[in-house]
Amino acid sequence: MSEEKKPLNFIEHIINEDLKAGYDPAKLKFRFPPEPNGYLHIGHAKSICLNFGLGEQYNAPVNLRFDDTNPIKEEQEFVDAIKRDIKWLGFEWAEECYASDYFQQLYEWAVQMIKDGDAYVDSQPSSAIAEQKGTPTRPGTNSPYRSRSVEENLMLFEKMKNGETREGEHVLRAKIDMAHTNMLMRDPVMYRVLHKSHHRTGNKWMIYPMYDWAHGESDYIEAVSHSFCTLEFVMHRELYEWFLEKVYTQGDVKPKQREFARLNLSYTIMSKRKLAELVRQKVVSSWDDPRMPTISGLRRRGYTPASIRRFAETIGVAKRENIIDVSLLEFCAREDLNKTAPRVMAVLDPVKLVITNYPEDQEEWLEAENNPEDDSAGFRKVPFSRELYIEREDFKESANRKFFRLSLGKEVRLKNAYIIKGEDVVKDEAGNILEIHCTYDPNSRSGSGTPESQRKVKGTLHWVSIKHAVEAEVRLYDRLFEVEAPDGDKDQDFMSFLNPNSLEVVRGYLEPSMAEAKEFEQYQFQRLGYFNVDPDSKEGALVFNRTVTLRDSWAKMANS
RNA sequence: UGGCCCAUGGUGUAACUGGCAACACGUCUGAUUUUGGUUCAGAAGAGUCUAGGUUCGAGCCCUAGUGGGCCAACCA
Repeated sequence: MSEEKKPLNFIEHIINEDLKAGYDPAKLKFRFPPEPNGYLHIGHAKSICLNFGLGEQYNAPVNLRFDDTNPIKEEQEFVDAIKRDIKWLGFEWAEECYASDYFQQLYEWAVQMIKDGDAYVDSQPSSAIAEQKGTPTRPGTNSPYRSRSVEENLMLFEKMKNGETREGEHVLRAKIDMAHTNMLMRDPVMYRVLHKSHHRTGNKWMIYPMYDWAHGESDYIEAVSHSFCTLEFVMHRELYEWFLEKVYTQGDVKPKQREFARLNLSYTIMSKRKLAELVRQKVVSSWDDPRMPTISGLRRRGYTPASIRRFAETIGVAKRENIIDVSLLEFCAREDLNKTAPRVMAVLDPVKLVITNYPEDQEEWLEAENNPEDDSAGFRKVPFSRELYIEREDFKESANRKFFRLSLGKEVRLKNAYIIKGEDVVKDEAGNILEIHCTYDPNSRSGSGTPESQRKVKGTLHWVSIKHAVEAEVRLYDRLFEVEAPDGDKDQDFMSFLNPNSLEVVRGYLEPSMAEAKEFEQYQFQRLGYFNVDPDSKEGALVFNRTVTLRDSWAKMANS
């Protein structure tokens, strides 16, 4: 087994260096810590793949921890959705944890900090606290309550905890340094009073810990060895470590926070707030609208877990701001679907084709290969008859030699069927093509082995027998925004960059085998792209989503 | 008048303790093909933000500058 030495990212370098320095590999432990306040998106998928991938790589446990310290925004519904998405991606967590499970421990530590003179109750309104905070270039000033006695602090904190004070009346602050160059170190708030019911602790707690106080301590409680988060938390690291020192016991695992760049994808947005706005304003149908970059949206769009994991692997992990081109995501989808999706014929913009020399009442069931990339996929039968649909853009009355498709007087192969020759067109008064008439070569049937069937013709078209066709709604998606970085513009609102044509709904005609298609099944509509069955489908009323088109070098030529 | 992080082809990521800048996507050729798909073969495209320094040798180390990002929520 020759180990191809895969290049390591900086996170793996950090872990390997720790290991080399004698860190016990059995103590390695990671975690994925979402706040259950919304749906996961492809950016979270990067983090999930990173953490759980590390777990697999180092044979270490990975906890799923819900960072549920703010009852105002969090709901059980999101907890469930997050768990479903992680499972769907194919990962298993070691333990399901909640920051809210640590409220008691956190509280006890806070009391200890008050006793040690490391925390105090501030009784000013948030506006006053904000003013005293200073600015990045000006030091802050001490709160008048900063030197309260331990007894008074303890008494007030107890009242806060018991719900005997109003929201906003007091907060507990760490006593650090109001002149610190890192603004987060200027006596950060540890607890606020919230008379709100929490989705897990109900009304038990009236005080809720802030992120900085809860996160590092939660990592510590769980004995997480390496705590990876995104770049905007770099400044928090100093505070993370300061809090940790206050509760740390020699010999315990001391979690190490390190930060990586979050994922940005071109032509979409990643901010939960902005995605929520798309849903609220009904720009999209829901959080799992196939145009959304949410994991549930991608799933509904037809992306596979394998393709998303592959994507995460390909983009890598670094500390540099980045915008990944969606074409890479699309590549990953095609790469996976090409190997697995059964091929099928469907016509989405039909024009009637009549084979004038084919007997009126005749029909044949021709053999079609399910997947040329997969020998085990087998064959199926497809009905052929005198009247077919072909794609409107597959015909031109007269064409140049670059056009490999059907035109008058030229020959083309009907996939899995016969070679035909364009003979005539029937138009209405406005000049619109109503029917195309052609003749077929009866000896040219695919796979018949006759010399006629071996003839090389330039083009091959997909088609559907009109009499046998299954109708379905087909949703064709395009990028949600018209610009690469919709939320990268300081002056213009991201909503102004919306692509008005991100969804086109058409009536499609499919080969009859598709009548049996099931929810979430994926197919390649030959020459068109990959499609999957949308859960909106009803008995006899199928709905398909286009996941991604096939690569199309003809379209590129034609458009240039 | 601050602090912290970052800077490599169009995009993203590599280059183990300094040793001829690599891989993927994208782009462009050509071959194969009953999907203008797939597959295969190949090409173009950066000399690593700038200026100094250390060194036999710097994308890697040091200094300064420039550019970008983050930091003043009782959000995470």
